[in-house]
Amino acid sequence: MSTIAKALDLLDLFSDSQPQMGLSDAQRLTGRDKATVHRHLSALEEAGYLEQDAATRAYRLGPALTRLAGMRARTVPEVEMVRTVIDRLSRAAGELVHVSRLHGFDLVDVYHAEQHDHPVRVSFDAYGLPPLFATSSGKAYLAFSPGGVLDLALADPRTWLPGAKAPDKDALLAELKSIARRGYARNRDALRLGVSSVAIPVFDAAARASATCSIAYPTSRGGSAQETRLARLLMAHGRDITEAMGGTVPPDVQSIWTPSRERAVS
Amino acid sequence: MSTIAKALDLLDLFSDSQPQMGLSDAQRLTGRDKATVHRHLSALEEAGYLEQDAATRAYRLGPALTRLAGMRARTVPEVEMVRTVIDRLSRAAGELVHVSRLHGFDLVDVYHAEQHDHPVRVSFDAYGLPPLFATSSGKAYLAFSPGGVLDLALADPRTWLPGAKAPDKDALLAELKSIARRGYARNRDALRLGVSSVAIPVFDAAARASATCSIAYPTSRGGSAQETRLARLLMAHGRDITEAMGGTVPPDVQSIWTPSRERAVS
DNA sequence: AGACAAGGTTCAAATAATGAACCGATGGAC
DNA sequence: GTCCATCGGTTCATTATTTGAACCTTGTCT
Repeated sequence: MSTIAKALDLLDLFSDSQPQMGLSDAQRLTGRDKATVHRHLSALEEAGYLEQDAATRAYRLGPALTRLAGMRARTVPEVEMVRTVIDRLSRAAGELVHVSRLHGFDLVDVYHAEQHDHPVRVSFDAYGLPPLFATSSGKAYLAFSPGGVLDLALADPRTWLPGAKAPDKDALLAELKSIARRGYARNRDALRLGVSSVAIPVFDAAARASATCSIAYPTSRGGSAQETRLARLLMAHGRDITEAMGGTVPPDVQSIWTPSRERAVS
Repeated sequence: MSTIAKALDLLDLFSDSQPQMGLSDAQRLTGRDKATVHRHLSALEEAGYLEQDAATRAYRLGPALTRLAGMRARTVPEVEMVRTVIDRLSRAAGELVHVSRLHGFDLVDVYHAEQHDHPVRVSFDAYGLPPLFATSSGKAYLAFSPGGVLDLALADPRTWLPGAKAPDKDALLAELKSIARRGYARNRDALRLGVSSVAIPVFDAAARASATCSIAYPTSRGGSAQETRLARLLMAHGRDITEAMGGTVPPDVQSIWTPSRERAVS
């Protein structure tokens, strides 16, 4: 394992539940030598990826991340395209909105936007990315992909939650089918207790599902009315999101997302 | 120079004007060996700090930055974020530095630091804060805000000093224009006798002025040479302050603050 | 005072980073 | 079509950087 990877791993130790830690904490979490961890932390701090509280000597994520993330949002075409529409959606929903792209069967974050209005908000954790079958995003993706993709996904053990038993294919097929009919996928308290979500697929230029967009909200704040509201909002933005990423929504999906009104132009 | 530092240096090569680059570009910019640069780029990509365009093989900033910056914004209090940079600025200036956020037309203290460091958090001033038009901060804010904001501010009597007559709009417009051109606002003995100040705006993520940073100094200690020195110092830190608060400096303002040198390498 | 854990440092030993040379692919120029 | 330049990427012996056990120093709890 390269020194670089080891150092960058340290940044992944930080999470919403543990936003700062001392040298000893980091040492325990990694199992590496204290001196090593210390030099890595120092190097990261030197470069601004961490900063150290002057009083407690604890480390926390540093300002360089803000700077670079801003640059990425401004300059990476894909992000720049999606950003506007996601920010708008997030504002309308008042919840955390997340766009992820599929790399193999991993969901990697493209952009996310959050509203700080609500006292209770959903925070997503940085600890690895959740397995495909544990997320509404994953199901939304599968529901709008050709059948073969599901088989491939089932064959890969990393797509289910560790410890869980292999998903039942028939039950899954039924669920995916209903998602495809409904136009969106949902999860209630599936991945983390208290967190629900709705998700839709994002299509590429060849009209294949290649990414997803989801809204996460605290279950406490959401009855089925809330789910319906957010899902409607999400589907109403579906076309904009796909097109912002340079893709095309297949006509049949589009007709689910905007049922009655013919091709409303914003 | 540590391997980690070398790798992280690569991320700093990316800029708004050059948001993506190939291996050779990075190799030239760093002067390091191609193999070395390649391994570093790969390591960064592996960890999500860079991503590679599938078609052009060019590298650009990756999604991990978005993820971590979001976490930082959620977990690190605003005050903590500005603290480091303000403390540094205060030390360099040797004077009182003040960061205030705008709530409506009230300036609310976020953090301030004095030279002989006893950093004190002030969340709210019981006496109310000085009116907008009486402070260099207020003028800095208005000078970098859209025209409509000035009209709103003029319509609100609480923005001028009690007892004073309503400000003359034309004179004010001229002053704001010259502030926008100069890059900073100034006050000499305006609010309290013997106290002068210089101020710049702080921008939010949408590049709108949303807060201010000012340096106050005794008029007795300051000729125009002192004003120039402090203003330069202030503008040189402008970008850091804005980014520490999670914002972005508009390019035109940035070019006033750091006129000639682009991409200075320390 | 004593014991313990915290952050941080040292220096010989060992491992991981390095770079010159090499490979295959792409894309003009002629 | 051939030649040449440039690109991204890889190899492997050499080298230099990272590593970690032991050691400081400071602060806190008993």
